Amino acid sequence: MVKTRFAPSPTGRMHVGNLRTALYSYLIAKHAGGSFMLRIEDTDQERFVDGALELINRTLADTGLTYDEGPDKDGGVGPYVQSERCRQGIYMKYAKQLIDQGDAYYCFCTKERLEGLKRTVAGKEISAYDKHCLHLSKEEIQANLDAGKPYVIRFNMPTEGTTTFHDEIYGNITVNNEELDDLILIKSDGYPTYNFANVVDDHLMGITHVVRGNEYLSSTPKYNRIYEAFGWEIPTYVHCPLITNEEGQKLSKRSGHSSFEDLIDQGYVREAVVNFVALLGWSPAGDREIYSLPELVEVFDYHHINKSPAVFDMTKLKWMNGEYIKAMDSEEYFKLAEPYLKKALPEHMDIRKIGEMVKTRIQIFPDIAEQVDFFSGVPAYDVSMYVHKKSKSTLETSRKVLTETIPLLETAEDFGNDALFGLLSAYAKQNEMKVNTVMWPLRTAVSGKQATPAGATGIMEVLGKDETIRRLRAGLDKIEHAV
RNA sequence: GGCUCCGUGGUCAAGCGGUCAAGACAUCGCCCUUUCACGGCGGUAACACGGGUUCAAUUCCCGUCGGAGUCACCA
Repeated sequence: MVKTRFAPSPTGRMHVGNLRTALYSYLIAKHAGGSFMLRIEDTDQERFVDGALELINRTLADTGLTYDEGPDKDGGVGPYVQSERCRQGIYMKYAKQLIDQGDAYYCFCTKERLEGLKRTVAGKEISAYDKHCLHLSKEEIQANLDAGKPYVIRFNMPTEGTTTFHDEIYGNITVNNEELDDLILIKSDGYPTYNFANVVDDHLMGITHVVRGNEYLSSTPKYNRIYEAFGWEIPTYVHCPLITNEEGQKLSKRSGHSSFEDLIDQGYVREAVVNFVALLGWSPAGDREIYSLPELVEVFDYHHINKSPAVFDMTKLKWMNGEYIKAMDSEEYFKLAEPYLKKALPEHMDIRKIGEMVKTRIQIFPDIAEQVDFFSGVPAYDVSMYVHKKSKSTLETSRKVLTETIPLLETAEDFGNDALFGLLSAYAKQNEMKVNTVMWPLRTAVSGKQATPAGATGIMEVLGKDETIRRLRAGLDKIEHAV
């Protein structure tokens, strides 16, 4: 039985790297018919952000990544929040066991002493602990403890030999043990570090596949030493390739388009984001790219996860988002587009009809504003727009068309799109003009734009007779002033 | 800097010893069209470099170069 987990720390919005890790974790479990668990890693009280828990829940719900076990869904291995587990003394108990076995030790080193161990290389601060406290005698340790000196508990890493671990994506990775630092298991505030809590919890909670970002690759050998010290079975590791920004650097909270919520705020569709993120670092067998979550569950095979980092390409996300919008049924589409339409249009207009017009022309919802702005008022434009080669429009033909069609339209009974089109194409025929030549100046006068979400008559229908005539007259005026 | 990982078009990404090196986004052109878009068709564009191994390397090995990650009482 495959069991995976998503283990975020409640520090704010979920950035897309995390989202993808959660997604892969979910897909691996579900594809195998296994279970997916949520665990909250809040062992750093300083970084805790209010409301972050709710945010995690909402994001998971919005993306459809429903967990089988979690803080509010007991599966028998709880609690699922590390601070609660800490209060139960779980981590301290296991840390003490390691001390008893001789695999871990108390460290009383002061901040100042540790500072002294740091050095700067290539502009980066690095430090390695020197096992100073490993050599304290029993008496010294007891005296320090009795004196109430603050302490941390460190793991005693071997200094010779090598450690090899296996990753499903990257294969076998071997490091020299001298590279392994004596990492801290329990901090001086009594909380465990990620390094320790992770190992203990993954084991206690029966996690079979550890899915995480590849930034953990270099610390994985250390975790294996901890597993081994306990005699616990090492889980299957699946390290996902990094998602980077356009500069090729790891995506961080500060990248702008970084979090799922940011993307939703920017007008992206949830399903499109999930779909897009799934394809960043993994690809299905065929050429298809549009997959719903259930379809992803069906086809996902983690053995096809890529090794190399992937650039988060907003342009392609936009395209995919547009595909999702186009594929939406009218109701769903309107529900999502409505706020944007309302904001951009005068109240009396048929936002439903206008919404349908722009549906195939937008990639993200905020595009709507720019598409429909002319409905509320003709923007300033140059007369030269009445000259158009492809439609054989010149200032002269445009003038003629407007002059002659205005009276025609004024008497039109039916101002619907089809009727208008019939009327105007008949006019074109009579005058031996291309339909294009007639429509071009009309559309221009009525919209003032080179590109509109509908043809001349479609816009006229929405505008209504009065407004249409008003705009056509203004257009004609403009031409007459110019000639 | 040490260690680790990665290296196919601008981007995502197939490929897993023999291919004219897929496909998608972007870009360019054509068609369709009451403009634009949608849609359709087509074009430009890639195996980082150097050594091996092999009858044959994008594919396997080594090196070089380049990029990234990591080296916290953060996760």
